[in-house]
Amino acid sequence: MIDTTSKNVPAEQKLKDQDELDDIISTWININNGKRPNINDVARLSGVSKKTVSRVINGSPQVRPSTLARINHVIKHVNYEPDIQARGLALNHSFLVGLIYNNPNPQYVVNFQDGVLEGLRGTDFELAIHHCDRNAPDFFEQGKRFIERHRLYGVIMSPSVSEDNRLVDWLRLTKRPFIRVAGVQLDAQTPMIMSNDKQGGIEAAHHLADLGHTDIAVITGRDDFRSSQERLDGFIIGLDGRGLRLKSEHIFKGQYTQESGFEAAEQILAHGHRPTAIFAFNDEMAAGAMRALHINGLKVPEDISVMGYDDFTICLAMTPQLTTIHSPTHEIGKLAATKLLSNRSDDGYERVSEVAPKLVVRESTASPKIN
Amino acid sequence: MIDTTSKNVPAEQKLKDQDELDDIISTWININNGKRPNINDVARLSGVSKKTVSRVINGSPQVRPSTLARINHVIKHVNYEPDIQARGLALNHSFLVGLIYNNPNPQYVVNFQDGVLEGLRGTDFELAIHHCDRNAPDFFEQGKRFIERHRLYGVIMSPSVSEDNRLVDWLRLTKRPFIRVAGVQLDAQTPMIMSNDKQGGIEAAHHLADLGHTDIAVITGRDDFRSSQERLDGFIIGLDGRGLRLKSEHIFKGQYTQESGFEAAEQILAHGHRPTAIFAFNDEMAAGAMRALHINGLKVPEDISVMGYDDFTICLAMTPQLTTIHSPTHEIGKLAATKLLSNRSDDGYERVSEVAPKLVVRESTASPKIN
DNA sequence: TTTTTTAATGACACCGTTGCCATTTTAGGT
DNA sequence: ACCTAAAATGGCAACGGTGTCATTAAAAAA
Repeated sequence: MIDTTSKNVPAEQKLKDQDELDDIISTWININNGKRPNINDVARLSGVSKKTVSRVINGSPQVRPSTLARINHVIKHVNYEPDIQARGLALNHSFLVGLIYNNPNPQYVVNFQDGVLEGLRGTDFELAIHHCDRNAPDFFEQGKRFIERHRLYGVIMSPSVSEDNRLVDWLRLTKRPFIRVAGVQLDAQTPMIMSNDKQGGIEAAHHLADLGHTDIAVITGRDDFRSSQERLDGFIIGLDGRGLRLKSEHIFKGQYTQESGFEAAEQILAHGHRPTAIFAFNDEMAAGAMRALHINGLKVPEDISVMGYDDFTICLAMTPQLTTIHSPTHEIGKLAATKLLSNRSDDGYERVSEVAPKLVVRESTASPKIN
Repeated sequence: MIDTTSKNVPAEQKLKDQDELDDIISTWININNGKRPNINDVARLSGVSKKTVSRVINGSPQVRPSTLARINHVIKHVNYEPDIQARGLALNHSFLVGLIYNNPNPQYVVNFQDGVLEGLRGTDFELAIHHCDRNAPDFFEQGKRFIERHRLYGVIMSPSVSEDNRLVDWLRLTKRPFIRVAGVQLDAQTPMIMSNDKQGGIEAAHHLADLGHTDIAVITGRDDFRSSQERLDGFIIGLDGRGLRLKSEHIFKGQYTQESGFEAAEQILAHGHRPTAIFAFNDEMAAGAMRALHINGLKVPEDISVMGYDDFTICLAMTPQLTTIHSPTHEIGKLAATKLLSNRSDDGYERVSEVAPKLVVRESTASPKIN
């Protein structure tokens, strides 16, 4: 008996075995024209049991280096990839990560998706998406169904879905990993990624105050998004830091849509005493507001400064281009995916990761004219 | 032996059996607290073999009505849903539809995704997405991997991925159903959905010609998107129908980005003789162009008319709001999904479905001033 | 060496479904 | 009532992996 695994085997013997293996492999490839190899094929070719191949696939340390090398050699040459469905069946979960979102802004959605996709790249996981309506009567049932039917491995939720406790409570029950993205810390127990909206509000306030504005109106977002309240709180805090305060009659309600921004701006103008700056809680509303100002013959930023929030491409389309708060959506998505999977090997990772919004100064803000 | 299936069984006997069945079911539910039932559970409770349950799940006609009713009753009450991974393993494909796209416009992407999602709703299928870069060296390998790894049931491709023959040829080889979406008929053999870009070009030409414009410039899209060429061809045909022609020096190259629209417009202005209208091949470029015109002191539509293509929300953000060609992206996505799955029961469906673009007149176009 | 301990490997059942083919039941025709 | 054809149902082996536990080979200790 020749022991191919021992260190004492002469080099040429090893080489011969290697050649032999290659022969067997190419014979197999010829016979099996085209058919995708499975774990049994690899096991047979490597001369081991399929369980050992399974160990290799899963990176088990319990495999002798020589065996490992041989199996990997076969895997590589027959181009074997484990069947993910079979794996999932045995493990009782799929290799699918679910993304649930209801954000109305396409650019947010795409940036976020792309971030998650990037975070998933190179893993065994694929992304399944679920665009839902949080106000639909069957919102919760639909979400559950989405997750349960394909036995999703884990779930990522963006605002405002992430703020819905029905889903989160249920997810916790099923013991699936999940990550929530939100503009505010929701609770300390469950993993989440926080894009600090309050901080963004503060930055906006500082920027406008530092330009010399004292009379500022805000256009808020939808009530059912926490982000709106947070940005408002931050803005007030930021003004406070500069010795200013936001008058309650200078708070106008928007819906995160252009149209609502337009209407809010009209109200602002109808309001008698005109502020010297407007902070809209997203870029879309800022665009709507700018249109209203334009129609009413006001120049931005000469007559009035405008700033938005998000930093989507629409900022560049406006004339003048919009000063805004950049929210790192892509980065957040990527982080969410990475974190969801790192969760897999469990243990002490940060519960709450925080990413910082950043001021981007463009053309739509300037110091107010001195009367 | 009491024959529960015969029609001759007295009504009360039937009722008793029904009650008995319900008893068995509720007992089972109590014992099995929480665990998701599988086909064996349903079979046992219904008093049939799992193969018969399988038939019911798959809508086989070979099941006696009384048996069918009993099994369905059990399925409903224990809330059974077949495991999709196990099904996939047995059928050698997953219940995942893949969407491959590279369109740079977020709104296009989201509208399209949402359409597909809607088309998939109520089916057993879920959507997996793959945002790729067609110019990446490993574009083809990545796409193949995306499809093969999870054994996707079928694939939907939007432009310009849909125009790439490497993927299509390979898909044909694997015998997977797939649908291509494109702005032009690619070939008559393979199923596709065509959003008639040429027709859109014609509509645009007619609109501008009918307003009285004779001197029109176009800003084209990216060379690697067929849509650009088609819209151009259509525009030329449309002008021809009104006895006009497009001068070659009035064709300016864009990249489907705002910035490129801006630059193209600057070139148009630098060009000496100024056209009275500009047709940009998408809304983004139209926005860029409008910005350039604005900066150069020109009024739209008084001094010059502008129109775009796509009809995304950006049209409403501009001042004046943009006249454009509406492309029914959502509808296309839905149709693609429906068609992909209808393909399942095979046979004589239309190879090529066509959807029509539609002119949407807003504020950015008007008759040229008479000098 | 021989024995003991530990590291590698293998055998086999199982995950939840469907395909194939055999078997049983029912309906239809004498 | 009996036979036959057709319809309904069942049994069992895939599908391609993983978990558990038993077994074997190598390393360490005696």
